[in-house]
Amino acid sequence: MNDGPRRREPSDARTAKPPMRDALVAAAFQLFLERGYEQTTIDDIVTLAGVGRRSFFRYFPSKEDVVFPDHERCLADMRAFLDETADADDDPVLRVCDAARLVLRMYAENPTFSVQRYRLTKEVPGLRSYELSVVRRYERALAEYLRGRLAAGRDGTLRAEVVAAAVVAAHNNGLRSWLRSDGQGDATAAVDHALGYVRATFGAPQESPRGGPRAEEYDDVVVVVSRRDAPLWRVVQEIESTLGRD
Amino acid sequence: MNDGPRRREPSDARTAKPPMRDALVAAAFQLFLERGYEQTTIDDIVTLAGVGRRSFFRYFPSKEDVVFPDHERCLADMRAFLDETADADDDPVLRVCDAARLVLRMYAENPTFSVQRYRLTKEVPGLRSYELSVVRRYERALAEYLRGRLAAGRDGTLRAEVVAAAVVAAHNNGLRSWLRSDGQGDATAAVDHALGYVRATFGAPQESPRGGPRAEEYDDVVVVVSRRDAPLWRVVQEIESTLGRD
DNA sequence: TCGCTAGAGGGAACTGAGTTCCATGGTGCG
DNA sequence: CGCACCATGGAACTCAGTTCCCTCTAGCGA
Repeated sequence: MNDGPRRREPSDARTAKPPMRDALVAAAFQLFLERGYEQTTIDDIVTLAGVGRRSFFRYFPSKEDVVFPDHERCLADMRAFLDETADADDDPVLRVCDAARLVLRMYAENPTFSVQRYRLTKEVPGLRSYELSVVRRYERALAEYLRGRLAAGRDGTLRAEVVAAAVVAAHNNGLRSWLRSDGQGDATAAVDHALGYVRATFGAPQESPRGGPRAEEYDDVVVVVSRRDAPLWRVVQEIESTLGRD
Repeated sequence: MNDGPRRREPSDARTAKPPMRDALVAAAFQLFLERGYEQTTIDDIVTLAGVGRRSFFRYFPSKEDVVFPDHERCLADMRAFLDETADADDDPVLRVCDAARLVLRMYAENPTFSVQRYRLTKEVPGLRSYELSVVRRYERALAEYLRGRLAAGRDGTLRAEVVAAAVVAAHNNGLRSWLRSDGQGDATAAVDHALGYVRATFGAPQESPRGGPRAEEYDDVVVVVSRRDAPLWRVVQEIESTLGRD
């Protein structure tokens, strides 16, 4: 948590730029790619980077961390994004979907790096496990935001956690399909589509009425025709198309 | 440590019963509880259990594994449960909800053990991370089953992963609320309620028509009255109550 | 009874991640 | 010039996990 108040530049404090850190990441990935993650020791990395072993652990708390060098910053960005709109009046589900897109953007900024890392984590169990804990922190950030917005209703916490899990699952589904294509396709399209499914399932309307909707007020009438035994999701699809929602 | 792991009939060939394994689990938890997980070394455990250090790793591939001694079996049970009904004709969402209940049952079989483990994992980051990878394996088992049942429709894989994530999130929500109550309340009730929410959101009808529903057949008509700008989940609630579904 | 084998358990020794402690060397400041 | 302050370097340590090899015992055939 404590990043240390060693920043002197009045510019962006979070974008502190230690060249040593980047050198370590570069050296680590070079070795990981040419001989594998588990076959590479910390000593190998620091030797190639030309720095002391102690310095590695000064910048990365563990060997796994060097594989995900920018997630800490991205998580902070996500929290900031959610905080700055915590009192907004729009759909919280849409909000967390947009927050998830921040992660996608980070991946899309460095396609080749992201694809290399994807292949690495796919092969190494230890990295898969570490990635899970990273993803979990994003999910918790989303769930906490949603809890604050949904706590009023019944099952607020439950709904917050389920929606957060669904958003993360959908985002990762789109992200992985893009990573599998070696970063060739359109990352945004895949994730937008996946998040659209979640938003259609859980989301609130685009235009948000003050005070939220009340069951006893009927400004409009929607008629849905359906088989009584149709799956609920199919009914929801019909409603969506009737309402003209995405 | 009267709180030994589950009893199984010796007739079950798969569940052969190594007494040494149980002794290691008992010794480990005794030390974990009295001095903490990280303050306990493997040597401490094997010394207390009166066995050789090498034997620990014969039964548990890592120190974390001794904290979750029965998940491997439970995961196998879940896969078997899903496999044996892979060709069933009922709602796949209901099916994975029932599969998730297998995990709850395992926790409920040893309440004190489960609560102790919950407190332990809550405190130790390494155990939290390990638990994530365990949970992930359940989620993948559910998602693969769903993929096989939903792959026909559009976005089959996406829907499978989102539903699996939602089921896991809901299950864990109910499970945790029970664990926080020191295993005093009704575990089944909390999880049933949480899974009910998921089933209401994603589930298909109870009675399954041969060949599945077709959009062009209208055996029945349902009229839903709602604000046009009501949240979709609220509309779904109305539909459910109209249809008399749980 | 002997000898052989196989498999469970025991244990020394090794690798490597992560930590602790301290030395060093440069930089700003009085 | 000397002092304080850091960032870095590096030795030495702990402990998880692995490798290699040993012992002991059960079983079995001759």
